[in-house]
Parts: sequence; C-alpha cells; structure tokens
Amino acid sequence: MPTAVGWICKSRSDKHFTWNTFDRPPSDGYVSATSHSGFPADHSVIAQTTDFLASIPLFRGLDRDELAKFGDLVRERSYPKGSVILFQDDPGDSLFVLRTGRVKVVLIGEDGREVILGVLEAGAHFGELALIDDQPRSAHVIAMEDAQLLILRREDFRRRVDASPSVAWALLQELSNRLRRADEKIGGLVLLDVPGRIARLLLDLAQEGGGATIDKVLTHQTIAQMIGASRETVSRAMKDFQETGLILVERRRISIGNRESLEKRAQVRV
Amino acid sequence: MPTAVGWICKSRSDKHFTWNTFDRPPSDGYVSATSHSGFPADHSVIAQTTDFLASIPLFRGLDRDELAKFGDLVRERSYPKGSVILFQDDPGDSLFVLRTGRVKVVLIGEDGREVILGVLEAGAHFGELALIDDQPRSAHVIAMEDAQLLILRREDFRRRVDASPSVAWALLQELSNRLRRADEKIGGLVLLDVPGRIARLLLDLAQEGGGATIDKVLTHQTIAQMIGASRETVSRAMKDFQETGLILVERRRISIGNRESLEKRAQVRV
DNA sequence: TCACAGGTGTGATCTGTGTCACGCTTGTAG
DNA sequence: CTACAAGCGTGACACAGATCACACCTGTGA
Repeated sequence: MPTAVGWICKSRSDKHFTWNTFDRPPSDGYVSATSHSGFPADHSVIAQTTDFLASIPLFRGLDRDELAKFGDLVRERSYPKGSVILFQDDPGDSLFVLRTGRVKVVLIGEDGREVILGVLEAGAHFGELALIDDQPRSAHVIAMEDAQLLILRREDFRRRVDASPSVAWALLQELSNRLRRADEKIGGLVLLDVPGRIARLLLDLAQEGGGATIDKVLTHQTIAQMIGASRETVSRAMKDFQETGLILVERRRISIGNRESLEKRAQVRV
Repeated sequence: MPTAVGWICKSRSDKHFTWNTFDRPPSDGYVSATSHSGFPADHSVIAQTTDFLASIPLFRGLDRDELAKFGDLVRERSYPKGSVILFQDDPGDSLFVLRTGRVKVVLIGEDGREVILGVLEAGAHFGELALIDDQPRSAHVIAMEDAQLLILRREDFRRRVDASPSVAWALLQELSNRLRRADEKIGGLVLLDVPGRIARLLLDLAQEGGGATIDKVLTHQTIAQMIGASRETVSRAMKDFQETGLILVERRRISIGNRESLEKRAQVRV
C-alpha cells in the first residue's frame, strides 16, 4: 500500500478554501497486481477481472481468450474518496478502467475553482488520451467515492489496439461521442442561461439512466461546477424547477416532472 | 453542377438578421469527379490529388500506391463563400478534406446566434464523426471563403481505416487533440473573463502560425463568436490590449507584443 | 445528546457584459 | 466620385448571475 506522500493540492469546497493532502501514487500508480510479478496466479480474481472487462464497451468484440490475456496485464488499485488519481500536466502512461466508485474529471483554475468536465462511473475508462498522443494529462481525475481501478500500461494498450481493429473502432467511437458532447457543452455555455444549462444537464443525466429519473447523488455544488455556475444560482433555479413541476426532488433522486417544458428551457433563452 | 436549390437558413451578421440562400448539395454533395463514373481518367489531376493527400497528417503513413488508389475514390467539389457545406442534424455519410479556402464549424441557436467551434484551413478534414459513430452531423460547416473540398464516402473511408492501422492511429490522435482543445475551451469559458478568453485565443492562433503573428483575416465579430462574447466587448478588450502593448494590430495581421503579459491575462481573473 | 460537517435556502449587493444606438472608417463596385 | 456594405469605436443602460453573509436542516459519529 502506498504511504501518504503528502502531495498538497489546493481545492475549494463551496465558499472556503481547504488544503487537502492526497496520496500521490508512485509514478502512475502501479500497486496491487492480480496475478503478476512473481505472485502466484489467483484464477478466480483473473476470471472476475475478465468478466468485468468483457462487460465494458471498449473491449466488446474481444473473445474470452484475448480478454484473459489482457486481464493478465492489468493491475488493480484502490483510491480513497477525495484522492487525486491523476494530475493535470503530469506525463501519463496508463489507461484506467473504473471498476467501482465514481470519479470526476476536473480542471482547476489558479484561484482554486473547479470545473467538472465529467463524472465517470463503473465501466468507464479514462486516461487514454495521453496514451494516444503522448501529451501530458489534460485534467485532474479525483475520486468522488472510494474507487477501485484497473490500470493498463501504454505498451500493452497500444499492442491491443494494433492487434484488434474492433478495439480501435470502439475507441474511435468513444472519442467521437465525447467530442460531440464537448461541443454541445460549449454550445450550451455560450447560448444558454444557467437554468437552461441545468435543464440540459438533467435531461442528459436522466437519459443515461434510461428514463425519467436520476439516481445519483448530485449536490447543487456539483451541478454548479458541471455547468459553470455558482451554487446559489443553481439552488434558486432548482427550486424554481420544483415549484413549476418541471422536476421532482426526492431524497437522493431527481426525476423529470414535465419533460416538454424542461426541454423547452434547455433550448433557448426565451 | 448543382443548381441553387434555395435552401433558406437564418443567420446573423453583427446586429441584424439576414436571410441567406444557400446551395444545398444533392444528398451529401457528390458532384465533380476527378476520374470516376465514366469520365476518362485525368492522370495529372489524380497525381495532384495524391500529392495533396500525402501532405495531410491523416494520411501520413500511407505509401503512394495506397494514396493513388485512394485518390481514385475521392470526389471534388467547390463551395462558394457563405454556402453551407454540411447541415447540423443531417445524416452524414462522407468525410471532407479541405483543399483550399477556409470553413467554419458552427452551432446556431434558435435565435440565430452563431457559436464558432472552429475555423479550418487547407489540409484539415471534417465530417468524420458521423462516419465513425453513425450519428447525425453535430454542427453546421459553412464556407468562409470560396472553398474546394475532397469528398470521401463512408465505406471507402472505413475500408481505409480498417486496412491501415496508421490511418486509425492518425485519426485517434486527431480526435484526441480536438478533445483536449474542446475541454480547454470549456475550461476557458467557465474560468476566464472575456479578455482572458481573447488572450488565450490569440496565443493559440499565434502558436499555430508557428510564432508571434496571426496572419489570418480575423474580424472582431468572428473572435466574438469563437469565444462566446459580443462584438462590442471584443472591440473594447482588443483596444485595451493594443494600448497596453500586449498586441500589435496591422492591416490584416495581429502580432503578439508582450507574450508574458498576454499569457498572464490568459490564466486567471486577477 | 451533543457537536459538527455537509448540504440547502434566501436576501442584499456588486459587476462584467450584453444590448442598443449611434457615428466613423475603409474598401469595392457602379 | 458616389454609394453602399462590412467592419470598427464608443457611450449609456439594463440585467443575469457572482459574491457575501447568514440561518437552517439532516445525518453521523463520539
């Protein structure tokens, strides 16, 4: 287990600054192995990992043999809530697959303000950009809950991509999709007011969850950072949405009350 | 030659709305062929095209034979200034390579406001997203000047990608790069004020041009649409930058006067 | 049961920027 | 030379939303 190296990082929660100490993993965080480097192979663990990998879109199209070989190359590592998994501007040489927990991808301004570019959940992967273009990490990735990650090294990843076109295509599709979303986000930031951006975000999240509800823990603060607004403004807008029946807020669950109106709000500043 | 079908599109130049008529190409714009569909092959044209393709990063890694076969599959088409090359939400089944001219990739709000996601120049390509993930076009693409484009159909493109890993990698790198830029842009929109965003944009454009000058025709209006601001605010900020020596504006050329200060402006709201 | 952290609600300012409304250049076409 | 379109400069004003400053509520761990 890595000791807390004491890497200091300025962060900001709501109104005041706090100084947090994070673990900084040795290089890119290779710690516990499933079966490698002299340890006796634990086949049940490998099988589990293989099953998991088979379930994520990126590796759909690989057969079990390939996946098993693959799982062999993978390391596993846990990160406690709040720890920084990946630092912006660091050189990166590994891909991460999120097995459990949630992480956020964030930019942090000099003044400590955070912009959340995305929130990732089990099955998602991140860190591939640096493997593709050899550039430094473009953002921080921070664990929002305790998280378990599979880590794959650059060379192994590249070999995989070269070897199977299906992985390359899956990756292309993934990046395409992200690019579309990013562009949409840019459009939203410029063309929509804060309530509009919230409406869009909610519709977006609800859609992911298949239907009309969002089952995530979503604080106003988080929403604010996802759409580039202040917590207070989000608070007021959300209240307005509730009162006008556009959304219904339960304990830790938001559901769409009136889809049409919400979609209308997400279109233009009327 | 396509006749002016008279496709109406609302656009806005500066303060007032104008209604423009654009050519809408039949389906995805297959018109003039270099050598195909019964026309006798014109080898000099093919050679030219091959040379051109060889010069763009996407096809670096292909040898001349491959490129020649490739050039064979490509159609060429010209678009007059102001015409819409690609409509958002249309289904798309072709990739475009810009041979001459400049085009802008834009989102258009219901109210007609334009957000410029990017300005592309000779050698750039666009429209690949739809080929990769079979989704509709994510934005409009409009010719800022008369433009000549090479057009490649989905199947041909896909075959190419499958056949040569080098093309797949080039594409992955391209998308990676765009994704980084998009994320940076989002960060800028949220964290920076208008002058900051302008400073960033200028540094960015200067860098493309290799050094300290931007040789493009860049109106304040265009800048405004690229950074999500109003023309007037850009005007004022640019004037301020000039007066404080951060930039030098000549006839149709902007150059960096004081890089450090400009970079500082591009960092945070101080 | 107390205390405390994390999250929310809400009023009172303050401010960057959008918007409107001009007038002034410059290039280009008739 | 005239006229017209595109682009720029600049003042006045309005307003969305940031910021500040609280009070309140709810769960959790000592």
